[in-house]
Amino acid sequence: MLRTHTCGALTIADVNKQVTLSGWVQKTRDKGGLIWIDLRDRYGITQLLMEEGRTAAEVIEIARTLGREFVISVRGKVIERESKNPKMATGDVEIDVTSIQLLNKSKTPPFTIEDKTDGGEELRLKYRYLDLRRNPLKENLMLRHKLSLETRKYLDSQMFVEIETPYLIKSTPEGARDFVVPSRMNEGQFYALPQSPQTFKQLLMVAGYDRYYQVVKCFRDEDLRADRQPEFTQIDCEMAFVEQEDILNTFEGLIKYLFKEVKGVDIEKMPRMTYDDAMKLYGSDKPDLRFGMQFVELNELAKDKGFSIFDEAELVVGFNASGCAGYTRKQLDGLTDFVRKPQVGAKGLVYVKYNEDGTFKSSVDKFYTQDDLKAWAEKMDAQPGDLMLILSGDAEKTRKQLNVLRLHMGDLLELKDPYNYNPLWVVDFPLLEWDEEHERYHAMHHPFTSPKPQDIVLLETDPGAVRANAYDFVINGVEIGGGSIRIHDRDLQKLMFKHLGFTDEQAQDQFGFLMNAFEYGAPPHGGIAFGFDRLAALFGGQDSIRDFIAFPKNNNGRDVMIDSPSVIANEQLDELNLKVVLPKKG
RNA sequence: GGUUCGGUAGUUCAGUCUGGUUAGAAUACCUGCCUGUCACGCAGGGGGUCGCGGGUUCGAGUCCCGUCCGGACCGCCA
Repeated sequence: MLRTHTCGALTIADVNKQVTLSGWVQKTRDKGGLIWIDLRDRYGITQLLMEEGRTAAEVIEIARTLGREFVISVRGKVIERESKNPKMATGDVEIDVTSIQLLNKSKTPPFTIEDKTDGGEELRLKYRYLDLRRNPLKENLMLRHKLSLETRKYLDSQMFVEIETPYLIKSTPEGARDFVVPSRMNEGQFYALPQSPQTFKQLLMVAGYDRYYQVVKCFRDEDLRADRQPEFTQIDCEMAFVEQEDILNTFEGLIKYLFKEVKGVDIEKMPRMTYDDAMKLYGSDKPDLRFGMQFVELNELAKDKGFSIFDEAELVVGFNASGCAGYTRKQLDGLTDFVRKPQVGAKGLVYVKYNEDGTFKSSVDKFYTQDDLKAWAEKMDAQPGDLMLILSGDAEKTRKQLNVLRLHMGDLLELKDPYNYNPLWVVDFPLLEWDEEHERYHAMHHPFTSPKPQDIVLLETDPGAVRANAYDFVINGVEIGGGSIRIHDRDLQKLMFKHLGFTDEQAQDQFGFLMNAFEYGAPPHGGIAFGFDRLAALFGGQDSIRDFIAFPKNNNGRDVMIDSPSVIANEQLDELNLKVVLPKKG
């Protein structure tokens, strides 16, 4: 037998038991006459003891040859420690070793297998199997496991059925770039990997499985980010015979359940905010509600006072950074440089300090009197000691820029406690979004999203103003989930495709299967999908999803451990009727 | 496609701005000593294509050009 107990199991109650433990050598401490070995497995660490004169000489001889990460099995008696370690779960006991069996040697790992490793990101990805031995990664994966288990429990209790949908499907031009897979049996043709099981889950609603879910891999061939991987996991859900309110309530239930079961946190508020309000108050469709600094528009107060930059701007908007009036020139210049970075794109930043003595000091003192600035302060609810930060220009761009500044201030003022959860629903998204590049509208969510019935008349006259029955679930500035009530009427779906610039033929060719299905008694339905990796990262208090995925890809979409993607043999290409032609360099 | 930061010992970094003796620190590794360690301690030791190529210079880790690789971000992500 290779083990009777795990390395995390033994306590003072086990003293005098004969046990066998197996695991990895975390560390040896050879004190001369006394040797300790920390033996590690998934469950914890147990200290092994060998003493010269008492322990058999051949056991000590083996012990002295062991290096980090050697795999051993030991037999011995559980004894109470002379010096206990209250920091360890097993710190009251140790194993008086009577025999050691070397199961496997190990090269010295390229980085330390400890909570705070000395290894860098790239190295840890290359030796991911070593990185996964570390506690932080192990805890992340255990958290992920717990989340998926509890998700399934909750959805099962609500009569949801998990049904698998295919991974080899059909490419469509809408949305993200598809990963494609050549078909050997169908010369010159390709499958696509799903960006989401969207149409399949809708077809399951038509089929009568009125509550479906799936914890499912999805694929998008787009550039990566800390929170974006080319393959990622969604909790994908769909319900029939529901209205938006039913869906929001059902999944508020899921989120609250997960926070309670997994984190022990009670989520009380889950406010709803319209997309318009989110954009006006936070400049973002995923506002971080952990802190205030809501936007205040100053057009009436700031215009027509001779400051041409504001006069010519479509929008003058700012927020109040409470308690920041003491910012130095250098700090304010830093903020100005920040908003002028190309990634933010503002031309400049106006600040108004509301000094403790009640006076104002601003970068636009030439144009505005103290009374003017006092009126701003009143509108922005600023108090002495506060700092007002103001941007101007094109309304949409300025709001986005101010959003970036607001989030930056949130960082600077340390207002982003990762364990303070502030969820909300953002509702009433626009149905369509103008695409500058292609000079046409495209679906903001996806082409199957239903418009609000009262807005359908606007489709012809003002498509951008049409609101959708679409919603996002946001926590702490992260979009965790999104969904919509779908179109279930063939004619309306056809109309949508028309407005998205599809010819009847294209619509039929790409989505005919769905519209045909709608002719056979499609029930009203809608759904939602949660980004499971992001949810796990959020629960783990981190911004990056990489360490919540066992084997993630790097910035360039490469798996540096298995070294993929890679070229394939000519025989393989021939079978697939493919020929690779690379563009010439330079 | 773009912006930006980085690449120096097994590893994480300092040194580069302001070119100049034998390129340092910590940690890891190796050897010896150590009977209550648990970030063990003490003594000693080995370890470098300063990413790569070119240029400037009497002299380049350091300055310039190019290139490759990695991180963050913008575009992109229905």
